[in-house]
Amino acid sequence: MTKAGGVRTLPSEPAQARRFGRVRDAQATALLEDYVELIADLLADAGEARLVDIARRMGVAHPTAAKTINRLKRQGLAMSEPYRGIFLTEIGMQMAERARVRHRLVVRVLETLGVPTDVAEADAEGMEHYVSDVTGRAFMKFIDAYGQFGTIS
Amino acid sequence: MTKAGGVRTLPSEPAQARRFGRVRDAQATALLEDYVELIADLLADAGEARLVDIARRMGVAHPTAAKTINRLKRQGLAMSEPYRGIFLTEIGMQMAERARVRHRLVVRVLETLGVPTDVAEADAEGMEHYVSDVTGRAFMKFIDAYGQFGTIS
DNA sequence: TTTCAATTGTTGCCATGGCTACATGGTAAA
DNA sequence: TTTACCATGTAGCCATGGCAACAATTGAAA
Repeated sequence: MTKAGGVRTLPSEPAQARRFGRVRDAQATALLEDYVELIADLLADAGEARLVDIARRMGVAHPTAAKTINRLKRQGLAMSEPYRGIFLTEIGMQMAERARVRHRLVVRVLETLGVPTDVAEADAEGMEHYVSDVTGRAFMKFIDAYGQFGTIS
Repeated sequence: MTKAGGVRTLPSEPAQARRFGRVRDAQATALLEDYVELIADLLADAGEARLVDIARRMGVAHPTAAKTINRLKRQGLAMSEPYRGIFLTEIGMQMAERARVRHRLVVRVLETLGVPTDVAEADAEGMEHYVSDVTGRAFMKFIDAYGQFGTIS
C-alpha cells in the first residue's frame, strides 16, 4: 500500500503538525466562544445573564461555570460585580457577534444540505469553531446560490 | 428584543444542556480518534508507527504522545511492547476506519462547496468529530448528487 | 565488542475543565 | 425584623493534555 497503489498518502510532517496545532488552538477558544455566545443570548433574551442560568444551559455544575467565567474576565471578555449578573466587554460582544454569525451560517449550510434543523443545530455547536475564514466565505457563496430555495437534495 | 421582534430565541434549557453535553463527549474522543487514525495511516504508509513519528506528526513533545498512547491502551484501542512500535487492536482499527471514512467525506463536501483542498483538509481535521450519523448521511447524498462533477459553485 | 546517538520510558510541573462540599451574601416570605 | 432559601463564591479533588528534565534501552557505527 504505497503511494503508487493506495489512496493513502500522509501529508508532510510539518504540514500535519501545523494542522493539529491549529485544531488545538481552536479547541482552546471553543469553550470561551460558547460561553460568550450564551451570555450574549441570555442578555438579549432575558435581559440578564446569571451564573445559575449559564451553568444550567451549559449542563455543568455552577462552580464549573464560575471558573470559566473567571477565565473570561481574566481575558477581558466579560465583567461582573460580586453576587451580580455577568456582562460582556466590548471585545466579548464582538466575539459573541462573530460566533453567532458563524453559528447561523453553519446551521444554514447543514439545513440546505438536507440536515434536519435540530440535528443541524446540535452538530453546528461543535463544528462552528473549526470553520476557517476561507471555508466561511465558501459557505456564504453556497447559501447565496442555493440557500433561499430551501434544501438542495 | 423578545420572541416577537428579534431573531433570537434560545433553545429550551434541557435541550441546550444536552447539546453542550454531546459536544463535550465528542471533544473527549476527538483526540483518541486523531491518534488512532494517525497510527493506522503510519502503519499503512510506513509499515510501522513509532512514538517519535506520532509525536512529530501531532506536533507535540514525545511524553505527551506517550501519555495519550497509554490512554489508548487502557481503552483497548492500541497495544505495544516496551521500546517497540505501536499497533492497533481490532477495535482500534475499526475506529480508525470509521474516522478515515468520515474524514474523507467531510473533505469532499468542503471541496465540493468550493473550499481549496489544503484548507478543506485542515478544517475537516477539527470538524469531523462533530458530524453525526444523520449529517453524515446527508453529506453522502450530497456527494452522490454533486460530488462527481467537481465544485458546485 | 564497545560505545554512543537515537528512541522510549518516567517523573513532576502547569493550566483546564469537570465535580462535591461547604461558606457567604442577598432577598423575599413569614 | 427574622429567617430561610436561593444564588454566588471558594476550596479541594480528579483526569486530561501540554511541557522539560532525566533515566533506561536499543541498535548501529566504530
